[in-house]
Amino acid sequence: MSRRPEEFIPVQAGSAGMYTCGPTVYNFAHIGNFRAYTFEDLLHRVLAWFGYDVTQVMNLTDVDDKTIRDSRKAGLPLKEFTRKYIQAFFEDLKTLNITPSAVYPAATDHIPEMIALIQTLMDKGFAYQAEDKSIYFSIDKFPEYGKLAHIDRENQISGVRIKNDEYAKDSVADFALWKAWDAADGDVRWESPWGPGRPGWHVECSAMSMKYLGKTFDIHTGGVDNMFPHHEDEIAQSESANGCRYVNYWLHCAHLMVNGEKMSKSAGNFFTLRDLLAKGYSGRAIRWVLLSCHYRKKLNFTFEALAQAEDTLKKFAEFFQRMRELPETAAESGLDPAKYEDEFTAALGDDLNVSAALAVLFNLQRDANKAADSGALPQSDGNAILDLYRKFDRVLGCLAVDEKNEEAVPAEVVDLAEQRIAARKNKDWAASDRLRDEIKTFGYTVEDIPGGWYRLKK
RNA sequence: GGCGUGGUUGCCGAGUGGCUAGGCAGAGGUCUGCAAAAUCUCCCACACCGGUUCGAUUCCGGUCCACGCCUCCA
Repeated sequence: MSRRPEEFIPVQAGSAGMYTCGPTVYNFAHIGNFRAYTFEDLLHRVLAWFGYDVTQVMNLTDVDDKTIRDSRKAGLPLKEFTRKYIQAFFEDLKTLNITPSAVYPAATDHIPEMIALIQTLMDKGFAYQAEDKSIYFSIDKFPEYGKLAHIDRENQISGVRIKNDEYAKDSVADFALWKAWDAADGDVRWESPWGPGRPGWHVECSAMSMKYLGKTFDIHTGGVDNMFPHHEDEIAQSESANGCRYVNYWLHCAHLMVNGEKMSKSAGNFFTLRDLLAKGYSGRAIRWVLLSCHYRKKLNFTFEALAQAEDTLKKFAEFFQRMRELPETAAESGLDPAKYEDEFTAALGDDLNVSAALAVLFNLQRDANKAADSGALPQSDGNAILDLYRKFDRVLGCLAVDEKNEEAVPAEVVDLAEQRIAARKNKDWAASDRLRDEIKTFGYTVEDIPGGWYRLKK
Protein backbone atom coordinates (compact mmCIF):
# COMPACT_ATOMS: atom_id res chain seq x y z
CA MET A 1 0.00 0.00 0.00
CA SER A 2 2.83 2.39 0.76
CA ARG A 3 4.66 1.29 -2.42
CA ARG A 4 7.89 0.83 -0.56
CA PRO A 5 9.49 -1.90 1.51
CA GLU A 6 8.48 -1.90 5.15
CA GLU A 7 9.67 -3.75 8.19
CA PHE A 8 7.37 -6.66 8.96
CA ILE A 9 5.79 -6.30 12.38
CA PRO A 10 3.21 -9.02 12.99
CA VAL A 11 -0.05 -8.55 14.82
CA GLN A 12 0.99 -11.32 17.16
CA ALA A 13 4.68 -11.62 17.93
CA GLY A 14 6.22 -14.67 16.36
CA SER A 15 3.39 -15.52 14.02
CA ALA A 16 2.26 -14.45 10.58
CA GLY A 17 -1.26 -14.66 9.19
CA MET A 18 -1.47 -14.66 5.44
CA TYR A 19 -4.44 -14.66 3.11
CA THR A 20 -4.03 -15.62 -0.50
CA CYS A 21 -6.58 -15.27 -3.25
CA GLY A 22 -6.86 -18.77 -4.61
CA PRO A 23 -8.15 -20.16 -7.86
CA THR A 24 -11.54 -19.90 -9.45
CA VAL A 25 -12.13 -23.56 -10.08
CA TYR A 26 -13.75 -23.67 -13.49
CA ASN A 27 -10.73 -25.01 -15.37
CA PHE A 28 -7.14 -26.15 -14.93
CA ALA A 29 -4.95 -23.42 -13.51
CA HIS A 30 -2.30 -22.06 -15.88
CA ILE A 31 1.33 -21.22 -15.21
CA GLY A 32 0.47 -17.56 -14.77
CA ASN A 33 -1.74 -18.54 -11.86
CA PHE A 34 1.03 -20.70 -10.52
CA ARG A 35 3.47 -17.86 -10.69
CA ALA A 36 1.35 -16.19 -8.04
CA TYR A 37 0.98 -19.31 -5.92
CA THR A 38 4.70 -19.99 -6.15
CA PHE A 39 5.49 -16.45 -5.08
CA GLU A 40 3.12 -16.82 -2.16
CA ASP A 41 4.79 -20.08 -1.23
CA LEU A 42 8.16 -18.37 -1.30
CA LEU A 43 6.83 -15.69 1.00
CA HIS A 44 5.39 -18.35 3.28
CA ARG A 45 8.68 -20.25 3.41
CA VAL A 46 10.77 -17.13 3.93
CA LEU A 47 8.57 -16.10 6.85
CA ALA A 48 9.10 -19.58 8.27
CA TRP A 49 12.85 -19.25 7.60
CA PHE A 50 12.81 -16.14 9.77
CA GLY A 51 11.12 -18.11 12.50
CA TYR A 52 7.51 -17.05 12.13
CA ASP A 53 4.74 -19.49 12.73
CA VAL A 54 2.85 -19.03 9.47
CA THR A 55 -0.86 -19.53 9.02
CA GLN A 56 -1.75 -19.31 5.36
CA VAL A 57 -5.31 -19.35 4.13
CA MET A 58 -6.07 -19.84 0.45
CA ASN A 59 -9.64 -19.63 -0.67
CA LEU A 60 -11.33 -21.53 -3.45
CA THR A 61 -13.78 -19.52 -5.51
CA ASP A 62 -16.27 -22.18 -6.43
CA VAL A 63 -19.20 -19.97 -7.33
CA ASP A 64 -19.13 -17.09 -9.80
CA ASP A 65 -20.25 -16.34 -13.34
CA LYS A 66 -17.73 -18.67 -14.93
CA THR A 67 -18.20 -21.67 -12.67
CA ILE A 68 -21.96 -21.37 -13.10
CA ARG A 69 -21.73 -20.89 -16.86
CA ASP A 70 -19.38 -23.82 -17.42
CA SER A 71 -21.05 -26.21 -15.01
CA ARG A 72 -24.32 -25.65 -16.82
CA LYS A 73 -22.58 -26.16 -20.13
CA ALA A 74 -21.20 -29.42 -18.77
CA GLY A 75 -24.61 -30.37 -17.47
CA LEU A 76 -23.28 -30.95 -13.96
CA PRO A 77 -24.31 -29.64 -10.56
CA LEU A 78 -21.98 -26.82 -9.52
CA LYS A 79 -20.32 -28.74 -6.68
CA GLU A 80 -19.68 -31.74 -8.83
CA PHE A 81 -18.26 -29.63 -11.63
CA THR A 82 -15.86 -27.69 -9.41
CA ARG A 83 -14.73 -30.77 -7.49
CA LYS A 84 -12.80 -32.01 -10.50
CA TYR A 85 -10.82 -28.78 -10.81
CA ILE A 86 -10.26 -28.46 -7.09
CA GLN A 87 -8.72 -31.90 -7.11
CA ALA A 88 -6.57 -31.04 -10.13
CA PHE A 89 -5.47 -27.85 -8.41
CA PHE A 90 -4.25 -29.76 -5.36
CA GLU A 91 -2.35 -32.17 -7.57
CA ASP A 92 -0.69 -29.23 -9.31
CA LEU A 93 0.28 -27.66 -5.99
CA LYS A 94 1.96 -30.91 -5.09
CA THR A 95 3.82 -31.03 -8.40
CA LEU A 96 5.20 -27.57 -7.69
CA ASN A 97 6.00 -28.46 -4.09
CA ILE A 98 3.90 -25.61 -2.79
CA THR A 99 3.52 -25.69 0.97
CA PRO A 100 -0.06 -26.59 1.86
CA SER A 101 -2.12 -23.81 3.37
CA ALA A 102 -3.65 -24.30 6.78
CA VAL A 103 -7.13 -24.03 5.30
CA TYR A 104 -8.61 -23.96 1.81
CA PRO A 105 -12.05 -22.50 2.50
CA ALA A 106 -14.51 -22.84 -0.35
CA ALA A 107 -16.92 -19.98 -0.93
CA THR A 108 -19.97 -22.23 -1.07
CA ASP A 109 -19.19 -23.54 2.41
CA HIS A 110 -19.27 -20.06 3.89
CA ILE A 111 -22.52 -18.55 2.68
CA PRO A 112 -23.83 -17.91 6.25
CA GLU A 113 -20.67 -15.98 7.14
CA MET A 114 -21.04 -13.87 4.01
CA ILE A 115 -24.69 -13.18 4.68
CA ALA A 116 -23.78 -12.11 8.22
CA LEU A 117 -21.15 -9.73 6.89
CA ILE A 118 -23.55 -8.24 4.39
CA GLN A 119 -26.16 -7.87 7.12
CA THR A 120 -23.67 -5.91 9.23
CA LEU A 121 -23.00 -3.62 6.29
CA MET A 122 -26.73 -3.16 5.77
CA ASP A 123 -27.27 -2.43 9.46
CA LYS A 124 -24.48 0.13 9.48
CA GLY A 125 -25.80 1.79 6.35
CA PHE A 126 -22.90 0.95 4.04
CA ALA A 127 -25.00 -1.19 1.74
CA TYR A 128 -28.34 -0.95 0.02
CA GLN A 129 -30.69 -3.11 -1.97
CA ALA A 130 -31.27 -1.88 -5.48
CA GLU A 131 -34.27 -2.35 -7.72
CA ASP A 132 -32.78 -5.52 -9.15
CA LYS A 133 -32.91 -6.97 -5.59
CA SER A 134 -29.12 -7.21 -5.45
CA ILE A 135 -27.23 -5.72 -2.53
CA TYR A 136 -24.53 -3.18 -3.33
CA PHE A 137 -21.81 -1.53 -1.32
CA SER A 138 -22.02 2.23 -1.45
CA ILE A 139 -18.56 3.51 -2.16
CA ASP A 140 -19.52 7.04 -1.24
CA LYS A 141 -19.76 5.85 2.35
CA PHE A 142 -16.10 4.87 2.42
CA PRO A 143 -13.96 7.97 1.81
CA GLU A 144 -10.72 6.03 1.84
CA TYR A 145 -11.77 4.02 -1.20
CA GLY A 146 -8.81 3.80 -3.57
CA LYS A 147 -6.06 3.91 -0.96
CA LEU A 148 -4.58 0.59 -1.98
CA ALA A 149 -4.59 1.02 -5.75
CA HIS A 150 -3.86 4.74 -5.34
CA ILE A 151 -6.82 5.50 -7.48
CA ASP A 152 -8.66 8.75 -7.39
CA ARG A 153 -12.25 8.17 -8.43
CA GLU A 154 -12.67 11.63 -9.88
CA ASN A 155 -10.16 10.97 -12.61
CA GLN A 156 -11.35 7.63 -13.80
CA ILE A 157 -12.80 6.96 -17.18
CA SER A 158 -16.49 7.43 -16.68
CA GLY A 159 -18.90 4.60 -17.03
CA VAL A 160 -18.72 3.81 -20.71
CA ARG A 161 -18.62 0.15 -19.91
CA ILE A 162 -21.65 -0.19 -17.72
CA LYS A 163 -23.73 -3.13 -18.67
CA ASN A 164 -27.49 -2.93 -18.81
CA ASP A 165 -27.94 -5.05 -15.74
CA GLU A 166 -25.91 -2.65 -13.68
CA TYR A 167 -28.10 0.35 -14.17
CA ALA A 168 -29.81 -0.41 -10.92
CA LYS A 169 -26.83 0.75 -8.90
CA ASP A 170 -26.83 4.16 -7.25
CA SER A 171 -23.32 4.81 -8.41
CA VAL A 172 -21.38 3.20 -11.20
CA ALA A 173 -18.52 2.24 -8.94
CA ASP A 174 -20.67 0.47 -6.36
CA PHE A 175 -20.05 -3.24 -6.32
CA ALA A 176 -22.30 -6.18 -5.61
CA LEU A 177 -22.24 -7.88 -2.23
CA TRP A 178 -25.18 -10.13 -2.98
CA LYS A 179 -26.31 -10.94 -6.49
CA ALA A 180 -30.00 -11.58 -6.80
CA TRP A 181 -30.84 -14.81 -8.54
CA ASP A 182 -31.65 -14.73 -12.23
CA ALA A 183 -32.38 -17.37 -14.83
CA ALA A 184 -28.75 -17.67 -15.92
CA ASP A 185 -27.90 -18.99 -12.45
CA GLY A 186 -30.03 -22.12 -12.92
CA ASP A 187 -30.33 -23.95 -9.63
CA VAL A 188 -27.40 -22.13 -8.07
CA ARG A 189 -29.07 -20.12 -5.33
CA TRP A 190 -29.07 -19.57 -1.63
CA GLU A 191 -31.77 -18.03 0.54
CA SER A 192 -30.98 -14.74 2.20
CA PRO A 193 -32.82 -11.97 4.05
CA TRP A 194 -32.89 -10.15 0.69
CA GLY A 195 -34.21 -12.98 -1.42
CA PRO A 196 -32.53 -15.81 -3.28
CA GLY A 197 -29.18 -15.26 -4.89
CA ARG A 198 -25.45 -15.74 -4.43
CA PRO A 199 -22.59 -13.80 -2.90
CA GLY A 200 -20.48 -11.35 -4.85
CA TRP A 201 -16.84 -12.23 -5.37
CA HIS A 202 -15.29 -9.66 -3.08
CA VAL A 203 -17.36 -10.49 -0.08
CA GLU A 204 -16.14 -14.08 -0.14
CA CYS A 205 -12.59 -13.13 0.68
CA SER A 206 -13.59 -10.66 3.38
CA ALA A 207 -15.84 -13.13 5.15
CA MET A 208 -13.43 -16.04 4.96
CA SER A 209 -10.25 -14.18 5.86
CA MET A 210 -12.04 -12.70 8.86
CA LYS A 211 -13.19 -16.11 9.97
CA TYR A 212 -9.78 -17.77 9.81
CA LEU A 213 -7.34 -14.93 10.44
CA GLY A 214 -9.26 -12.34 12.40
CA LYS A 215 -10.52 -8.85 11.67
CA THR A 216 -7.01 -7.45 11.30
CA PHE A 217 -4.33 -9.72 9.94
CA ASP A 218 -0.78 -9.46 8.67
CA ILE A 219 -0.45 -10.17 4.99
CA HIS A 220 -2.73 -10.33 1.99
CA THR A 221 -1.38 -11.42 -1.36
CA GLY A 222 -2.53 -11.87 -4.92
CA GLY A 223 -1.78 -10.97 -8.50
CA VAL A 224 -1.51 -7.30 -9.46
CA ASP A 225 -4.77 -7.53 -11.32
CA ASN A 226 -6.51 -8.31 -8.05
CA MET A 227 -5.38 -5.08 -6.53
CA PHE A 228 -8.19 -3.20 -8.17
CA PRO A 229 -11.03 -3.60 -7.70
CA HIS A 230 -10.98 -6.86 -5.75
CA HIS A 231 -8.68 -5.99 -2.90
CA GLU A 232 -9.81 -2.41 -2.79
CA ASP A 233 -13.36 -3.67 -2.34
CA GLU A 234 -12.28 -6.11 0.36
CA ILE A 235 -10.79 -3.22 2.28
CA ALA A 236 -13.92 -1.13 1.90
CA GLN A 237 -16.23 -3.91 3.10
CA SER A 238 -14.08 -5.22 5.89
CA GLU A 239 -13.06 -1.91 7.38
CA SER A 240 -16.60 -0.57 7.15
CA ALA A 241 -18.03 -3.64 8.84
CA ASN A 242 -15.38 -4.07 11.50
CA GLY A 243 -14.34 -0.51 12.12
CA CYS A 244 -10.70 -1.46 12.18
CA ARG A 245 -7.81 -1.94 9.81
CA TYR A 246 -8.20 -4.95 7.54
CA VAL A 247 -4.66 -5.88 6.48
CA ASN A 248 -1.25 -4.56 7.48
CA TYR A 249 0.81 -5.58 4.44
CA TRP A 250 -0.22 -6.12 0.85
CA LEU A 251 2.03 -7.97 -1.60
CA HIS A 252 1.08 -8.32 -5.25
CA CYS A 253 3.04 -10.20 -7.83
CA ALA A 254 3.43 -9.08 -11.42
CA HIS A 255 2.14 -11.04 -14.36
CA LEU A 256 3.79 -13.81 -16.23
CA MET A 257 4.40 -13.20 -19.91
CA VAL A 258 5.08 -15.81 -22.53
CA ASN A 259 7.77 -14.89 -25.01
CA GLY A 260 7.26 -11.26 -24.15
CA GLU A 261 3.52 -11.35 -24.70
CA LYS A 262 0.59 -11.62 -22.41
CA MET A 263 -0.58 -15.18 -22.16
CA SER A 264 -3.85 -15.71 -23.93
CA LYS A 265 -5.73 -18.54 -25.49
CA SER A 266 -6.09 -16.79 -28.82
CA ALA A 267 -2.34 -16.21 -29.12
CA GLY A 268 -1.76 -19.92 -28.57
CA ASN A 269 0.73 -19.24 -25.78
CA PHE A 270 -1.54 -20.39 -23.02
CA PHE A 271 -0.06 -23.16 -20.88
CA THR A 272 -1.37 -25.13 -17.97
CA LEU A 273 1.03 -26.90 -15.67
CA ARG A 274 -0.13 -30.14 -17.24
CA ASP A 275 0.83 -28.91 -20.70
CA LEU A 276 4.41 -28.43 -19.55
CA LEU A 277 4.60 -31.75 -17.76
CA ALA A 278 3.32 -33.41 -20.92
CA LYS A 279 6.20 -31.83 -22.80
CA GLY A 280 8.56 -33.59 -20.42
CA TYR A 281 9.55 -30.73 -18.15
CA SER A 282 9.79 -31.41 -14.44
CA GLY A 283 7.80 -29.72 -11.73
CA ARG A 284 11.07 -28.77 -10.07
CA ALA A 285 12.35 -26.93 -13.14
CA ILE A 286 9.05 -25.15 -13.58
CA ARG A 287 9.20 -24.14 -9.94
CA TRP A 288 12.75 -22.87 -10.40
CA VAL A 289 11.70 -20.68 -13.32
CA LEU A 290 8.66 -19.29 -11.51
CA LEU A 291 10.72 -18.67 -8.40
CA SER A 292 13.83 -17.16 -9.88
CA CYS A 293 12.26 -13.88 -10.88
CA HIS A 294 11.49 -11.18 -8.34
CA TYR A 295 7.77 -11.13 -7.59
CA ARG A 296 7.22 -7.50 -8.48
CA LYS A 297 8.83 -7.92 -11.88
CA LYS A 298 7.10 -9.30 -14.89
CA LEU A 299 8.31 -12.80 -15.55
CA ASN A 300 8.93 -13.59 -19.18
CA PHE A 301 8.38 -17.30 -19.49
CA THR A 302 10.29 -19.08 -22.26
CA PHE A 303 11.11 -22.67 -23.02
CA GLU A 304 14.77 -21.67 -23.18
CA ALA A 305 14.57 -20.58 -19.56
CA LEU A 306 12.85 -23.82 -18.68
CA ALA A 307 15.52 -25.91 -20.39
CA GLN A 308 18.17 -23.85 -18.65
CA ALA A 309 16.50 -24.53 -15.33
CA GLU A 310 16.62 -28.25 -16.01
CA ASP A 311 20.36 -27.95 -16.72
CA THR A 312 20.96 -25.90 -13.63
CA LEU A 313 19.18 -28.41 -11.41
CA LYS A 314 21.05 -31.27 -13.03
CA LYS A 315 24.32 -29.51 -12.34
CA PHE A 316 23.34 -29.08 -8.73
CA ALA A 317 22.43 -32.76 -8.52
CA GLU A 318 25.88 -33.66 -9.82
CA PHE A 319 27.46 -31.25 -7.42
CA PHE A 320 25.59 -32.80 -4.50
CA GLN A 321 26.80 -36.20 -5.62
CA ARG A 322 30.34 -34.90 -5.68
CA MET A 323 29.92 -33.55 -2.16
CA ARG A 324 28.98 -37.05 -1.03
CA GLU A 325 32.06 -38.64 -2.54
CA LEU A 326 34.85 -36.60 -1.01
CA PRO A 327 37.93 -38.10 0.58
CA GLU A 328 37.64 -38.64 4.32
CA THR A 329 40.76 -36.70 4.97
CA ALA A 330 41.94 -33.64 3.10
CA ALA A 331 43.52 -30.31 3.76
CA GLU A 332 41.52 -27.53 5.37
CA SER A 333 39.20 -25.81 2.93
CA GLY A 334 38.60 -22.77 5.09
CA LEU A 335 35.05 -22.67 3.73
CA ASP A 336 32.64 -21.14 6.19
CA PRO A 337 29.02 -22.21 5.57
CA ALA A 338 27.74 -19.62 8.03
CA LYS A 339 28.94 -16.85 5.74
CA TYR A 340 26.86 -18.15 2.85
CA GLU A 341 23.87 -18.72 5.06
CA ASP A 342 24.02 -15.15 6.31
CA GLU A 343 24.14 -13.81 2.77
CA PHE A 344 21.22 -16.01 1.78
CA THR A 345 19.20 -14.80 4.75
CA ALA A 346 20.02 -11.16 4.10
CA ALA A 347 18.98 -11.48 0.47
CA LEU A 348 15.61 -13.02 1.22
CA GLY A 349 14.98 -10.64 4.08
CA ASP A 350 15.34 -7.79 1.61
CA ASP A 351 11.92 -7.96 -0.01
CA LEU A 352 12.50 -11.52 -1.23
CA ASN A 353 15.56 -10.85 -3.36
CA VAL A 354 15.73 -14.31 -4.87
CA SER A 355 18.31 -13.41 -7.49
CA ALA A 356 20.80 -12.46 -4.82
CA ALA A 357 19.88 -15.55 -2.80
CA LEU A 358 20.44 -17.82 -5.78
CA ALA A 359 23.77 -16.15 -6.44
CA VAL A 360 24.81 -17.42 -3.00
CA LEU A 361 24.06 -21.00 -4.06
CA PHE A 362 26.15 -20.59 -7.19
CA ASN A 363 29.01 -18.99 -5.32
CA LEU A 364 29.12 -21.74 -2.74
CA GLN A 365 28.97 -24.33 -5.48
CA ARG A 366 31.92 -22.76 -7.25
CA ASP A 367 33.96 -22.29 -4.10
CA ALA A 368 33.33 -25.85 -2.97
CA ASN A 369 34.20 -27.26 -6.39
CA LYS A 370 37.36 -25.23 -6.41
CA ALA A 371 38.37 -26.53 -3.01
CA ALA A 372 37.56 -30.09 -4.03
CA ASP A 373 39.61 -29.67 -7.21
CA SER A 374 42.65 -28.75 -5.21
CA GLY A 375 42.07 -31.63 -2.80
CA ALA A 376 41.23 -29.32 0.04
CA LEU A 377 37.72 -30.45 0.88
CA PRO A 378 37.26 -33.31 3.34
CA GLN A 379 34.01 -35.24 3.60
CA SER A 380 33.18 -33.46 6.85
CA ASP A 381 33.10 -30.15 4.95
CA GLY A 382 31.09 -31.80 2.19
CA ASN A 383 28.51 -32.87 4.74
CA ALA A 384 28.30 -29.37 6.17
CA ILE A 385 27.82 -27.99 2.67
CA LEU A 386 25.11 -30.53 1.91
CA ASP A 387 23.40 -29.59 5.15
CA LEU A 388 23.41 -25.99 4.12
CA TYR A 389 21.84 -26.78 0.73
CA ARG A 390 19.20 -28.79 2.56
CA LYS A 391 18.49 -25.68 4.58
CA PHE A 392 18.39 -23.53 1.46
CA ASP A 393 15.92 -25.96 0.02
CA ARG A 394 13.54 -25.37 2.89
CA VAL A 395 12.95 -22.07 1.14
CA LEU A 396 13.51 -23.00 -2.49
CA GLY A 397 11.86 -26.39 -2.49
CA CYS A 398 13.30 -27.63 -5.75
CA LEU A 399 16.90 -28.71 -5.14
CA ALA A 400 16.08 -32.24 -4.00
CA VAL A 401 19.45 -32.54 -2.28
CA ASP A 402 18.94 -36.12 -1.21
CA GLU A 403 17.13 -37.39 -4.23
CA LYS A 404 19.23 -40.24 -5.51
CA ASN A 405 19.73 -39.93 -9.22
CA GLU A 406 20.35 -43.63 -9.53
CA GLU A 407 17.00 -44.29 -11.11
CA ALA A 408 17.65 -47.99 -11.54
CA VAL A 409 20.32 -48.05 -14.22
CA PRO A 410 19.92 -51.37 -16.07
CA ALA A 411 22.32 -54.03 -14.86
CA GLU A 412 23.76 -54.57 -18.33
CA VAL A 413 24.66 -50.88 -18.57
CA VAL A 414 26.42 -51.04 -15.21
CA ASP A 415 28.17 -54.17 -16.42
CA LEU A 416 29.41 -52.41 -19.56
CA ALA A 417 30.63 -49.52 -17.48
CA GLU A 418 32.55 -51.89 -15.21
CA GLN A 419 34.11 -53.53 -18.24
CA ARG A 420 35.11 -50.14 -19.50
CA ILE A 421 36.81 -49.27 -16.22
CA ALA A 422 38.81 -52.48 -16.52
CA ALA A 423 39.74 -51.63 -20.10
CA ARG A 424 40.87 -48.20 -19.05
CA LYS A 425 43.05 -49.67 -16.34
CA ASN A 426 44.74 -51.70 -19.05
CA LYS A 427 45.01 -48.59 -21.20
CA ASP A 428 42.97 -50.37 -23.84
CA TRP A 429 41.48 -47.14 -25.24
CA ALA A 430 39.94 -48.79 -28.26
CA ALA A 431 37.88 -51.14 -26.09
CA SER A 432 37.08 -48.29 -23.71
CA ASP A 433 35.69 -46.13 -26.51
CA ARG A 434 33.78 -49.05 -28.00
CA LEU A 435 32.15 -49.75 -24.62
CA ARG A 436 31.27 -46.10 -24.24
CA ASP A 437 29.52 -46.16 -27.62
CA GLU A 438 27.71 -49.30 -26.60
CA ILE A 439 26.52 -47.68 -23.38
CA LYS A 440 25.28 -44.79 -25.46
CA THR A 441 22.94 -47.11 -27.35
CA PHE A 442 21.15 -47.63 -24.01
CA GLY A 443 20.72 -43.90 -23.69
CA TYR A 444 23.42 -43.39 -21.08
CA THR A 445 26.66 -41.47 -21.11
CA VAL A 446 29.66 -42.28 -18.96
CA GLU A 447 31.86 -39.70 -17.39
CA ASP A 448 35.14 -40.50 -15.74
CA ILE A 449 35.80 -39.32 -12.25
CA PRO A 450 39.41 -39.12 -11.09
CA GLY A 451 40.42 -42.17 -9.07
CA GLY A 452 39.03 -44.86 -11.33
CA TRP A 453 35.39 -43.99 -10.75
CA TYR A 454 32.69 -43.37 -13.29
CA ARG A 455 29.29 -41.79 -13.46
CA LEU A 456 26.36 -42.78 -15.64
CA LYS A 457 23.97 -40.15 -16.88
CA LYS A 458 20.81 -40.48 -18.83
C1' G B 1 -7.49 11.12 -19.98
C1' G B 2 -5.91 9.34 -14.77
C1' C B 3 -2.66 6.26 -11.84
C1' G B 4 1.62 3.16 -11.79
C1' U B 5 6.02 0.15 -13.19
C1' G B 6 10.28 -0.42 -15.93
C1' G B 7 14.37 0.40 -19.74
C1' U B 8 21.64 -2.85 -17.08
C1' U B 9 27.02 -5.98 -21.22
C1' G B 10 24.93 -11.50 -27.01
C1' C B 11 20.64 -13.35 -23.72
C1' C B 12 18.51 -13.64 -18.57
C1' G B 13 19.07 -10.90 -14.22
C1' A B 14 20.88 -8.33 -9.03
C1' G B 15 22.84 -3.93 -7.24
C1' U B 16 25.40 0.56 -5.94
C1' G B 17 27.25 7.94 -5.50
C1' G B 18 33.72 6.03 -6.39
C1' C B 19 34.97 -0.73 -4.72
C1' U B 20 34.41 -7.54 -10.62
C1' A B 21 26.72 -9.70 -8.25
C1' G B 22 25.17 -14.22 -10.37
C1' G B 23 23.44 -17.57 -14.41
C1' C B 24 23.45 -18.94 -19.74
C1' A B 25 25.92 -18.55 -24.38
C1' G B 26 30.90 -17.43 -26.77
C1' A B 27 36.67 -17.37 -27.00
C1' G B 28 41.17 -19.21 -24.93
C1' G B 29 43.95 -22.13 -21.06
C1' U B 30 44.49 -26.16 -17.08
C1' C B 31 43.13 -31.16 -16.09
C1' U B 32 41.98 -35.81 -18.79
C1' G B 33 44.35 -41.42 -23.41
C1' C B 34 39.97 -38.93 -25.64
C1' A B 35 35.28 -37.03 -24.23
C1' A B 36 32.47 -35.12 -20.29
C1' A B 37 32.69 -32.76 -15.71
C1' A B 38 35.35 -29.31 -12.87
C1' U B 39 38.34 -24.98 -12.79
C1' C B 40 40.94 -20.36 -14.51
C1' U B 41 41.14 -16.04 -17.82
C1' C B 42 38.62 -12.89 -21.34
C1' C B 43 33.87 -10.67 -23.10
C1' C B 44 33.83 -4.75 -17.80
C1' A B 45 27.17 -2.69 -19.44
C1' C B 46 23.89 0.47 -17.23
C1' A B 47 17.83 4.17 -23.23
C1' C B 48 18.74 9.57 -24.52
C1' C B 49 19.60 14.90 -23.08
C1' G B 50 20.64 18.30 -19.31
C1' G B 51 21.66 19.37 -13.95
C1' U B 52 23.81 18.50 -8.86
C1' U B 53 28.78 16.49 -7.42
C1' C B 54 35.77 16.03 -6.98
C1' G B 55 33.07 11.81 -9.17
C1' A B 56 26.52 9.21 -11.47
C1' U B 57 24.56 3.49 -14.19
C1' U B 58 23.12 4.95 -9.09
C1' C B 59 20.38 11.55 -6.99
C1' C B 60 17.24 15.66 -9.63
C1' G B 61 14.64 17.53 -14.19
C1' G B 62 13.20 16.57 -19.08
C1' U B 63 12.73 13.36 -23.59
C1' C B 64 11.91 8.76 -25.99
C1' C B 65 10.37 3.72 -25.63
C1' A B 66 7.92 -0.59 -23.43
C1' C B 67 4.38 -2.48 -20.22
C1' G B 68 0.35 -2.75 -16.44
C1' C B 69 -4.29 -1.09 -14.07
C1' C B 70 -8.78 2.17 -14.43
C1' U B 71 -15.20 -3.27 -12.17
C1' C B 72 -14.92 -9.19 -11.19
C1' C B 73 -8.30 -11.97 -15.48
C1' A B 74 -3.03 -14.65 -10.59
